[in-house]
Amino acid sequence: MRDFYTITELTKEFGISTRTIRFYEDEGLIKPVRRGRTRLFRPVDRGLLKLILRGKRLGFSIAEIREIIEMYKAPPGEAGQMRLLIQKVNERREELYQKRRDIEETLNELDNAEEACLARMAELGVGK
Amino acid sequence: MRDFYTITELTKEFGISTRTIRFYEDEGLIKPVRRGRTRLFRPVDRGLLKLILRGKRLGFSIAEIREIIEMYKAPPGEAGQMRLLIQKVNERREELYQKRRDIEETLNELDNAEEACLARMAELGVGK
DNA sequence: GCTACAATTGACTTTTACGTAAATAAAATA
DNA sequence: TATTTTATTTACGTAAAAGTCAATTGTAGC
Repeated sequence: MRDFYTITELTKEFGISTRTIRFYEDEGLIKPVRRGRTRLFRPVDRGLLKLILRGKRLGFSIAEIREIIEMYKAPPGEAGQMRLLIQKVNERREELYQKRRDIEETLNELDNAEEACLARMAELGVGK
Repeated sequence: MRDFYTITELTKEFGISTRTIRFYEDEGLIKPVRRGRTRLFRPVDRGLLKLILRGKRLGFSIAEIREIIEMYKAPPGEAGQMRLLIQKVNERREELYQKRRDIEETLNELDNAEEACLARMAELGVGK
């Protein structure tokens, strides 16, 4: 695995702009190291970027994504905090279950829409 | 099934504001009928509202949700349009598959986070 | 017909998530 | 060394999706 990635390498890999990446840094989601002023992204930063974009695709806000990231790097802590963390994990899980149900329902509706389409095309006497 | 719902009934059922519902009407996503100036929401409007909120939870924009709605009520049309529609359906499906994968991955990470938590709690010598 | 209250409309504000542009510096290349 | 190229910082701009507020307008009950 490579030691460092440049910002442009990451923009190309993930199809986002430098502005976006710097914005995520401003938001404290990633903390690339510096050589002079230039940012150097470690594998861990790249991993976080992946996580952020996954979160975005799922419709999570920056604030929510920040919370998720905090969750992952939380342990070592005290027992009460751990319990709280586990509670948060469970809340996220419920959200994701909900989203998964939403997806299944939407997929079903898409199936129906497509069927209606195909039926209509058959009516119109279209071969294939 | 009831004939009509009032706007406040729907805000309560779905936990959204009247402003939001009117906003969706302005955006042309729902078209409640009127008695005087007062909006009366039919079951179909309520169904659309459900669909809209599901779309929102999945991170779709209003524009995308509008497209999805258009898709559902598209047929009767001409064959070329039908093909285009089917193509769109397939694109949506791919998006949803991607989201589903994203969810599975995130769920896995949550499992890991929870395990780490539990392990840490065991270390701390916490019973149950 | 008056009062109280719910609903509507329109204008303005806010928040989020970046885009865009200008100025500057550092690095790579000719 | 001159010239691109690449990156950074700072600052302002913007589109989407509502929230908020004020001024009206209906309307249900008495």
